[in-house]
Amino acid sequence: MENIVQLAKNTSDASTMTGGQSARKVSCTSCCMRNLCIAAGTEDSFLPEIDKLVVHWHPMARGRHIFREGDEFKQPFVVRSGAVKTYQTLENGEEQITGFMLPGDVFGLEGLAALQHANGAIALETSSVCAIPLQNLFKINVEARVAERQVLMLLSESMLRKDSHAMMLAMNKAHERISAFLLDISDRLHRRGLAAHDFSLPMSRSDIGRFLGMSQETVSRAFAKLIRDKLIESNGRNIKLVNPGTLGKLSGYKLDSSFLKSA
Amino acid sequence: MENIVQLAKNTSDASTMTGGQSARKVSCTSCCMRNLCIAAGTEDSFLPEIDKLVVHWHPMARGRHIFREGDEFKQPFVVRSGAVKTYQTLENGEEQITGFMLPGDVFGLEGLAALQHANGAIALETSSVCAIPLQNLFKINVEARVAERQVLMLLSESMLRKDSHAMMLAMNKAHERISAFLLDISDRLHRRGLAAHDFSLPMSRSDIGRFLGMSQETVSRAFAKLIRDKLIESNGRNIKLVNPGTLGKLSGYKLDSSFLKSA
DNA sequence: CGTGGTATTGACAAGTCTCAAGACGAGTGG
DNA sequence: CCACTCGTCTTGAGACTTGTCAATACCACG
Repeated sequence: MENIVQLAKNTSDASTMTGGQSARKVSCTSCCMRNLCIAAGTEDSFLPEIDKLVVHWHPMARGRHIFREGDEFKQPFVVRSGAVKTYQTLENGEEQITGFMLPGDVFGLEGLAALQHANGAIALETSSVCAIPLQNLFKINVEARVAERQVLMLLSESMLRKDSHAMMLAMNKAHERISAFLLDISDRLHRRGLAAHDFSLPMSRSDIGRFLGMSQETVSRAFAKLIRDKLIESNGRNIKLVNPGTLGKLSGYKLDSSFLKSA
Repeated sequence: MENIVQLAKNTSDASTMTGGQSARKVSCTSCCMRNLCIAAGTEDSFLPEIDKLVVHWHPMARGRHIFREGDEFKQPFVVRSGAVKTYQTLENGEEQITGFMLPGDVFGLEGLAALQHANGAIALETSSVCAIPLQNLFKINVEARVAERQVLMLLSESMLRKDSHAMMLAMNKAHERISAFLLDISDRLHRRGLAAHDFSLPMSRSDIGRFLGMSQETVSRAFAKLIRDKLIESNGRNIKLVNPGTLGKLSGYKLDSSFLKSA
């Protein structure tokens, strides 16, 4: 139980956060992510209350850290716009990417148990994130408990995502992993109402490689193969899924999306 | 919000569960896992209350399902004794193992978001598990909120474990993955006060292969190599870590254990 | 028009998968 | 007690895939 007590103490000053970003008020009411974020499920009339719980940060430039490995855990975050990668540094200095966060995705909650971030998080492009000081959720009554449960929901979804990641990693052929990866991105964009078959990847080939456990050259060759087989079209980071069906059969895996239809 | 409402409804009859197991009362007070489970952090005097929240199942035989993929989510579980594997079936019928659960580990929470289990769970050996009906945690006051937060903690730990799994999967050499795998098992046993350098694996080589994304033959060869290099001794599933230090350097990855010292 | 980061492509070495054959061990029934 | 069986584990050999090193192409930016 000390963990929780400590948590409340540590997060008592949400305005002085990692990196010293200052907070800026942007209304949840007008946020296009309001149905996917912590506010999901609450009535619109209550959104202003949620607004008080969430701290909207200034947009951050590509490459900026939101938090680093080992940083004290203060709160989780949600991506409002842009994209974020989370990673862990291996003892040999290599960077293993543990996740890519798109708008609506929550990250950083893995630090809750130890009150310390196991991952670092970096903006892949100019991004806006919202901080969710948990002590606010835990302190306030009634409706806040709704939000508290929403945290559970988000954690649960995160776990699905991580399972999905493991499934990709376990595939033995590079073009299968890439297929699954692209379909996963596509699903997530689709669920957020964005173009699902024609999009731009926010991360480098090297990032993808470190995410999928292979070299960037192999990533490149896998893309080349998918293009050759007319399953996708690609111009650098611009991707067009020409034949998602075959792509799905190729990856052979049912990604977690099937379990999140209603989300 | 509907999710939560529905959740409470669905879990209202904890005694009629998947597979029709009947519940049996075993006191949390005397459970050796009481400091690692849902009850962690609560004062001993309160354990009887926790007891009311948790449903202890009859021991289940090796191979029995605790729940299946697609099953309605009713509650998460904790392993009290034995071992459990979670898996997802791929579209080609193969079984990708997503986790091995040792005593004290929580599983099944990934089903919370969609109210449906994305994984199936099978006992690897004769095992006892406890069910944690969430509506109990969510309904009761005061101390139950402590337990509710403990669920968050456990989820957070689960996420660390999944990250750790991804790290293993991303390693490119078989003997590195196996090293990391053995160290992970070792750490988890250690944290539960069990022998950490001399233990018996509850799962088959084939299970390990499906967990680490490689064929069972390669698993076998990797074990052979570790034995040849005198890093471990092994007689089938009995494992002895002879040189954990070098094993750690070999895997090259800091596993999540470093973030859970206090757990 | 450079420049630095990123992406592609080639060639060879190294590691894994697959198919296949045995070895081992626990349990069964004669 | 032994032979048998089934599942598991090990080991071998060849085909295939990927990692690595290296060269080159591309692109956005100043």
